[in-house]
Amino acid sequence: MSAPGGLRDRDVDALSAEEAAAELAALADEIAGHDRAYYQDDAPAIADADYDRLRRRNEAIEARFPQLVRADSPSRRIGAPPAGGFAKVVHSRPMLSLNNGFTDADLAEFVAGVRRYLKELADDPSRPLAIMGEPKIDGLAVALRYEDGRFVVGATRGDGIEGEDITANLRTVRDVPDRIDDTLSVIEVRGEVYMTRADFESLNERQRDAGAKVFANPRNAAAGSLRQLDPMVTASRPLRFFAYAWGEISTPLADTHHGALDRLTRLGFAVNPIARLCGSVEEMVAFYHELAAQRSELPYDIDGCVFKVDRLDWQERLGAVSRAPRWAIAQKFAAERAETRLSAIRIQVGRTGTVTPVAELEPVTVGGVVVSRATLHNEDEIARKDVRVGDTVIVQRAGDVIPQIIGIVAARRGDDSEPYRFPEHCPECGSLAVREPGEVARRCSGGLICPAQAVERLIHFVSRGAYDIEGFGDRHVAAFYRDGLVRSPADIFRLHRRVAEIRDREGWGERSAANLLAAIEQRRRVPLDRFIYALGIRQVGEATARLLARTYQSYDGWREAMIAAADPAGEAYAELTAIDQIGPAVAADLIAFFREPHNLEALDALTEEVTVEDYVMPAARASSLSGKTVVFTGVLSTMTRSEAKAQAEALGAKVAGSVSAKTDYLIAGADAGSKAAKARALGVRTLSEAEFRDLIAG
DNA sequence: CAGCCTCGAGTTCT
DNA sequence: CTCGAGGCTG
Repeated sequence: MSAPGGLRDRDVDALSAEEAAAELAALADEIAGHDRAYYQDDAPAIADADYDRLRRRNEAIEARFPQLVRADSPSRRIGAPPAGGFAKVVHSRPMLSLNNGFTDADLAEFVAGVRRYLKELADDPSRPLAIMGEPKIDGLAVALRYEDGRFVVGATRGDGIEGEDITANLRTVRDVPDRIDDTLSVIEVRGEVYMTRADFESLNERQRDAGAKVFANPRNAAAGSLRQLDPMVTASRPLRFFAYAWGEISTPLADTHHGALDRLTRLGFAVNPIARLCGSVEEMVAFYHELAAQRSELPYDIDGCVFKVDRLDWQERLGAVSRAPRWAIAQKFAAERAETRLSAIRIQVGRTGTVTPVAELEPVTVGGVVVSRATLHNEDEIARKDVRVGDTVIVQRAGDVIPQIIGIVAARRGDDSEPYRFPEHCPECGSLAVREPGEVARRCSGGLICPAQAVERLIHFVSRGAYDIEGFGDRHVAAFYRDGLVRSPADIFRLHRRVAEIRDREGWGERSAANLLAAIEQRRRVPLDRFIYALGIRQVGEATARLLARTYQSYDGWREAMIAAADPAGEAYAELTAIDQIGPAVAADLIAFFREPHNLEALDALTEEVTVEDYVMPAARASSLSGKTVVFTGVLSTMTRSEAKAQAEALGAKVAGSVSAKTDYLIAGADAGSKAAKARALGVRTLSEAEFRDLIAG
């Protein structure tokens, strides 16, 4: 990609229009090539400074010949390609996570819960409930989509909703068949990519010999290998795959989970042979302990076992609570522990002012990862465990991820040790850190004057669920705040007027500045729910923001309503607290936010710069129940109350507790009492259990 | 009023 | 991932 000779160095003022046009064409081509190398291949072909020079040359010529600016000019191109280099894939059905259990009692509770939920089991304790137990492989969950027998897309789990497209890499995994011999038009097979311990050892040996980085554990090695941008590298890594679940599917695989696994085996997938059907809690406990004992002899790492209700129709009825199915549990092995010295306690200030103590630890390896910090949660937690600076503490990684301090080694405490005194002032702004009665957290009362809170609020504003400005991470936000470039959300959208200041910053250049500004431009329009969430109002997270957006539809409508709600006797307040999930406490925080003049100013400044899109209802599955309010009463015979409620909600109904004029249907089981009478009085339509079942089936 | 469940806010390391 | 708080249900 060399420059057309001679032209490149000529003074811009000396160029003829023809020469300028030719050079602009060449520059567009060349810069696009470098962008490709940089973003898609992750292998920049030239130095940043040289790249910047090309872009500046392009701009200089365009400035002199504005009529020659090309449609494909680099100066016009906005929007950076996906950061890591992988495209995103939306899972056809969400990839759920699992609830965890640790003790035998947790297993018993899981089984009891399933029995309570399924009416026929609740009624008949002697009725068998088959549960499938399988080892929980310590690897990476992926989804493989096959269409007409051909492997078409493979993705990581990601956040469960959206993952990364790693199809090319997955094709190199030997246990992932390229074709399956079956009539299924669509099947998405889910399972775990892992590496055996032996393969991991020899890979590390090779890496060491090659002077490349060695991996901490097989899991990390598998993860690192799958995230390679070059599939050839992945191909050289000894990855394996076990299938254990499925997503979208055109025809059911079987009636039971174990039947489905057999079917997957026949389709050509590797299915873990160590699986067992258990008929009682005792058998489950036995299986779990056998696996634990066998653990070190298995060729691969496992971190527990997974138990699943075997009957698929029951699985479906059990459904999921938030992000975990009710029909499965991950029974984890006890986490590895380590001892280390607590060298200091650092106090952090959160976006809402919460001051959180964090333990600084002498680095120690726990479960293959070096840990140097752990949260101490709050004042009470420190007191309860009597943690002191200088203590030897026991650390484990909760769920094998977040380090936590289990306790102290009392015997190793020095005589001069003193109980920890929790600071009563914000370490950042010096304001009093107050603890409301009944609350555990201490909060910095500095509010708007506390710089730590301001930075955290900005970090929240640009974070993923909020404005989601790519390439504007915590460090940059803090630095921009410190240097006065960004003090409020509105400032972010005024940054384009300060390109020069950004470009000249340490570590920044033409390209990074342009990328940031492009990422910001992309977010000049956001939907109302994201906007509300981004403001960081206390107790208003993603779910509550969506609720508010759905209720008030437009930014202006919401703003007006929140100001009007300040009158607790008024209609606006009643409307706000009538929203399901919004009570007096959440309402109070919303009102307080809008009562603060500074917040209103900041809001107005921000909406000068950005457009807030009205909330658009997601297309709900059309059903006779969508948008209806239903009430249950009496005892249902074929399902439990919670199951019926979940089903109704899945079809878009709102389930209320008592009958009112707003109720559309009362579903009456046996022995219906006062609610049925009230429904008759109000003329609310009453459905029998059978009628309700027809409704949900149709 | 107690006991669930959901949500929010805080956190670690690669 | 975990804990605490708020809100709803019975």
